[in-house]
Amino acid sequence: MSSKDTPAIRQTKGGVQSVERAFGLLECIANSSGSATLSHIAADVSLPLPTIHRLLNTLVNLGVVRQLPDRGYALGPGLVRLGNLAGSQLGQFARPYLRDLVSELGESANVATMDGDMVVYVDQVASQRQMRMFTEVGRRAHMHDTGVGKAMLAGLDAEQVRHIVTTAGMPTPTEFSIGSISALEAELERIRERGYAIDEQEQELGVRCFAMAIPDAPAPLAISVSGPVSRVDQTFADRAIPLLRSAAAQISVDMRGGA
Amino acid sequence: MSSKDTPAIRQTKGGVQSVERAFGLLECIANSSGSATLSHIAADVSLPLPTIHRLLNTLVNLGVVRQLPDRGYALGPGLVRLGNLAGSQLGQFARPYLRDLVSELGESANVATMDGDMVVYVDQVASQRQMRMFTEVGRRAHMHDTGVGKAMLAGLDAEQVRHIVTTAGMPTPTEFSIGSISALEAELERIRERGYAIDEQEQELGVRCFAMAIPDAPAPLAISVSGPVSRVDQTFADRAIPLLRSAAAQISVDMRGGA
DNA sequence: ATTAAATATCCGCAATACGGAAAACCAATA
DNA sequence: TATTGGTTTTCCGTATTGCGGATATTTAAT
Repeated sequence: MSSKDTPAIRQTKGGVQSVERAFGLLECIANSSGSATLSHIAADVSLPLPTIHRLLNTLVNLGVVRQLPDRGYALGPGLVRLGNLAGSQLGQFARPYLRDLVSELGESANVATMDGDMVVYVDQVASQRQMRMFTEVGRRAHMHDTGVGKAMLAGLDAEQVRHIVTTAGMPTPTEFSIGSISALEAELERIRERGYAIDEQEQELGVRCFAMAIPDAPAPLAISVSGPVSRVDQTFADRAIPLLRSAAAQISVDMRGGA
Repeated sequence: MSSKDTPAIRQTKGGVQSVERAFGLLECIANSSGSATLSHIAADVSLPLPTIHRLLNTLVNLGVVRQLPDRGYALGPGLVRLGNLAGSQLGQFARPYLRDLVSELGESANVATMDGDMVVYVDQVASQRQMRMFTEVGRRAHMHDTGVGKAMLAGLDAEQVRHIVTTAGMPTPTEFSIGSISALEAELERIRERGYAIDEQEQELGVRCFAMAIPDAPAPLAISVSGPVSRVDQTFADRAIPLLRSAAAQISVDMRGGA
């Protein structure tokens, strides 16, 4: 919403400037809900107007940005196409196993990957229950307060973990959330021992989640089942963990063999 | 899949070359199912290898492309995020027409899209009546028991329909709900003939709904009006259908025609 | 071990995209 | 309708940026 949201445009060494800027603009439009006017974009991204205009024109021609009748700019249909393809490519291996998990356990199942220092939910199969988790695909979350996030962190070394949580920060949405690096490291050690992660109401009160990383995945990847604490209890875990484990193993095999 | 699919890279006048090329690469990766190796991309897109490599590096740094351990390139999680945001923003094209529908017909109007194998309501304009539908935006529903869902299914081929309903399941919330694939296929055929879908108390007793798909939409998209059976009857339909049809046509034009 | 084919890195050249300046454009005021 | 202030858009000379031939390096195959 405000100018502080968009952290300028990352200028990595060896990167093509125009492309980086173009995606910076996309991010900017994405953040400003709905449409963004040219000058509004110029305020967020510190670039001269003609430059922005030219880049946007290109993006419009490509169909990834749409120019509304009121001259505002909005994300376009081309992105929907690419995004869906990207999502299905990432989650295509997991999807059938998620379905099994849901029909077997009756709770929602998710796949997530790591993007930068955040968790991104890549696919989800929702349970049939009235009260269910609804994690939108594409949604980003912190690593330290989600089951999938912690499961993936457990596969990294201490150095990387430290780097990730310091850059992303460690907010504590509930009283159960992990708030310090040392506590997180201890938790990760426990996860490595038992082989799966538990999100014990750390992201949202009343929600418990069991998660497991996909071993030897090409990109960091983890699956999880989550639901209300009343249903997702110890006896649930006894049933769920073996299922999660075999699903993760199967997915791992599929990913390497299929390509 | 083959080299003929990607029609090189469009070089529009006044467009930023690198950006156009970058999206050409994305398209190329999207077409080659799963992963694409550098040289394979170079074959499709007629560009020198160093150029492609540099552009891909940039895209990897941006998180829209990820590089697999086998050095292949695949669409990345960043695209999932953008694509989803773009999808939700798409609904805003429909907004003004939804308003017209509501003021003209006096019943709530919705836009929905397809996410995975489920319907997602993207936007809604509620009627002023005391008793009205209240479909929350972002809510997910099954395809086979909603008007918008059936309208979108009618635009897919039998194979896809079968796949979707088997993965998502076919619960029957009311006695009117469609419970078998054969019944669904027959219903879809009727929808194709008459050009619109009816939800006859299939999701909730006492609720009837008329829905229509947006033709040639970039992503599956459908609009609907719904209300209690007492008000939403045959004479209502006689007024509603033409309005729905013209609204759908208008939205279709708007989405593509803005440039 | 040797070869072949891929991918990654250099680096000088010039084509490319940049952005200041100014013109069209639109939307409020008077 | 004329005037103004704030947009958006077009121009165009410049030098920064990205280009791609040539080369080094890594990986796979024999």
